[in-house]
Amino acid sequence: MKTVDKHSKIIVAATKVFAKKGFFNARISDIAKEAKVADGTIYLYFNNKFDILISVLEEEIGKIIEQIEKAIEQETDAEKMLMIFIEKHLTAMKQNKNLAEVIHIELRQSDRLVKEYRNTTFKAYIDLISDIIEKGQDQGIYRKDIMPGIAKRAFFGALDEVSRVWTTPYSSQYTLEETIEQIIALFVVGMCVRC
Amino acid sequence: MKTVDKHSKIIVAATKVFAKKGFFNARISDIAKEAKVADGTIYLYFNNKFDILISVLEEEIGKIIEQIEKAIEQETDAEKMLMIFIEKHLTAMKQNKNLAEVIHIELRQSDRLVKEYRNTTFKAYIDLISDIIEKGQDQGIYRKDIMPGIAKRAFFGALDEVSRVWTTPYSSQYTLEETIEQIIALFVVGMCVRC
Amino acid sequence: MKTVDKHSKIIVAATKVFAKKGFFNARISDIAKEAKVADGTIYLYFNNKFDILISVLEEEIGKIIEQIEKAIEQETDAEKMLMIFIEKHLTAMKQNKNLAEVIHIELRQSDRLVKEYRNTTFKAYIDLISDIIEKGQDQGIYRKDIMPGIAKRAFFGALDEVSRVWTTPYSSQYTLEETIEQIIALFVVGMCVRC
Amino acid sequence: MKTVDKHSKIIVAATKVFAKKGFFNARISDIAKEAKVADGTIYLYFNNKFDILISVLEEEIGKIIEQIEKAIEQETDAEKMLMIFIEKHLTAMKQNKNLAEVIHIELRQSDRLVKEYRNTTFKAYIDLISDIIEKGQDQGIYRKDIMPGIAKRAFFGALDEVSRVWTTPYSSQYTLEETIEQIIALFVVGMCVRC
DNA sequence: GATGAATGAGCGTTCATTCAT
DNA sequence: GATGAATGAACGCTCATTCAT
Repeated sequence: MKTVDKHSKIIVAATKVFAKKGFFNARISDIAKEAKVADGTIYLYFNNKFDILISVLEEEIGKIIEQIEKAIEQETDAEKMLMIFIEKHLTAMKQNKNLAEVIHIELRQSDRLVKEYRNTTFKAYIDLISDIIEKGQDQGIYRKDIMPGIAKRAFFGALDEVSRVWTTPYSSQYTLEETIEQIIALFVVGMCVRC
Repeated sequence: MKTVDKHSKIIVAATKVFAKKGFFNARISDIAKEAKVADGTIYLYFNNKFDILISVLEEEIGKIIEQIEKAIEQETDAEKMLMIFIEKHLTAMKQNKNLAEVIHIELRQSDRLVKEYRNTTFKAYIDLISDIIEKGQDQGIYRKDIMPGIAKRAFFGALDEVSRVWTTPYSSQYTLEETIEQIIALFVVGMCVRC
Repeated sequence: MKTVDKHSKIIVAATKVFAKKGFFNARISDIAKEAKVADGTIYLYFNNKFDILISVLEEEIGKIIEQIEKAIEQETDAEKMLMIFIEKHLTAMKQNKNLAEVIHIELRQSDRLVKEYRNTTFKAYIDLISDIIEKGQDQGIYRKDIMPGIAKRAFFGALDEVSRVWTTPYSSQYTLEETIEQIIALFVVGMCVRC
Repeated sequence: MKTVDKHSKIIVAATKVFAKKGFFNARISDIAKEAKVADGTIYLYFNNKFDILISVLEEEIGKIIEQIEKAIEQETDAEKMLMIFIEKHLTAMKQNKNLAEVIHIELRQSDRLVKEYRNTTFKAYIDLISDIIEKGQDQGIYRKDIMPGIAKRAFFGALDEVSRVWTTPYSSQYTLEETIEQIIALFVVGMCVRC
């Protein structure tokens, strides 16, 4: 339990520091101080600074992905699955603001390794969306002319940007419920009155 | 004209280098080499490295914003205004991939200055969307329960993420037209069959 | 016997590691791993890293010196004493290649402590040579114009460099016997045909 | 002339610092301070710390080698060639004590790169000795049973160790002339009275 | 005595910025 | 204005040493 403790203490500290300063402006000594360990201790648990970032993305986002996947699995109705996805994702982002910030900032890095990450673990997450949409189309719930490959991106981009408001101080703040409703309204029903 | 020339040469070079390597991994000497000027010359036109980034965002994005604003001004129908926005934004992103990449990556920086930028120049751009939606609601085209403050973010996030596909090698590629259509389908009409 | 065991296990391991990597590139953990003890255990037997090196030099070389001294003591003829020295030294170097390597490399360190060592224990060893030469001169065997103070150094330098060939891979290899003969030929008889 | 100046200023400074502290104990900032340049300036002229060492060996020893080769070329008598070698080598070592120290210490490093150096540039230098001996054997001056491959090493080892006395404080000091004479006496004539 | 996780001082190297030419 | 050699502060990472168990 001791080593597990330290590993996750560093992860949490790094998440906080990355969120505040961004990866490049974060110093190893900042993370060490935040985690209340020595600088060198960090290197007992991580290979290098970049490895910490990847670990934050892998482990912390991994938890959320896993949780959402589990919740969706127990549902068969595509409509409800999508609602669950929206709700779980936004709730997670609102609850763990540091992690949300790291996702906002670091998932965009042009770094090869981050890009690779986007192409593996994270891709699976976004593909959940297209899976749901396809299922909805099969169930006759969603329009057939919607292309799941584009829609999944639009969907994720919207969720991500919408949740940024919670990590930005001084922004006009909307409640979690309002935001969830609005996303549903927009994507599921559409804005058009007569359509 | 000579100095104007060098200023914009540096901006273009910086856009290219930032797009390729990201702000923090970009070296002043990389930009200087790309612009075919000496390292020191850059400091005749910009205060520091960060100033270059801000200038790229200000000037290059500024051009696009201006252009889109102009196109929208000449229209009164909110429906068409939104279509113009979608089309112009995606077209610009597809045409200037370097700039698109810089927006994807750098607009997320947690840096104070970038955040400030997001809160000023760029905010005006995104507010164009909420203005259009409000106008559409006044015109009875868009549903009244849509909250423009949230919708504008969802909208921009979707557009931004959707256009990322063009800067990512090996991604399944969609045409500009398909993408425009899909965004309209999603947001304006909604996915729901029966609603 | 247990502690003695561990002490010498560490000495042997350190000799091996120093030989392979050199003192500065050798890590305490390398030595610990080679000796199959914990890093901390080493500090129960040695004060610090440098102390290990000095101990290797003192103890391991000490054994050889002692052995050679003993062999020479039993002889009175200077000619034979010198032959014994040559033979014993080269044999020891050929047999314990790790130690030979450590002598080659570390005895040259500019470190104060190593220099001190060269000026004490090791000096006694080299002085054996000048003692023999002086005795030979008294016995009328060696020329009186040979200065033992310089000759002892030339002699040791030659032996040391000649034995390096055995620790260098891919070098043209000479047998122990050839090498002994050649050293005798060179120093004792000289190269000159007519002299 | 400016850049040449700085390059060689650093080489000279590094030679001094390496001689005093040894490669591993030498700090880049020590060299920079000694050369009166900024730390970073060193990296405009050398790739890394090790490159400085190799450059010292290459360039400084290179000068001596070149000089000795030139002096020997103009001679045909093997006897005289060997005397020239002895005299030039020892003179150079006595004159440039810092360099002599660096050779003593660093040429023994177990480092791959140093070993490589010993196997290329430096090997050519030592091979000069065996070339001379072979020529002497052809000229009927030197005994045929001397193996040049071993003798060259014994010879160099002797010269190197003998010259160390000049870089070691408190050692009994011999003059250059004495030392040269003794080396000749030992190797050329041999020690034996009756042989 | 033995362990090995933890420490933190220390250093090689980078690179934004300056300034003499 | 333009250059690019020079600067030196800053930081990631290593590893000898310690000490609680």
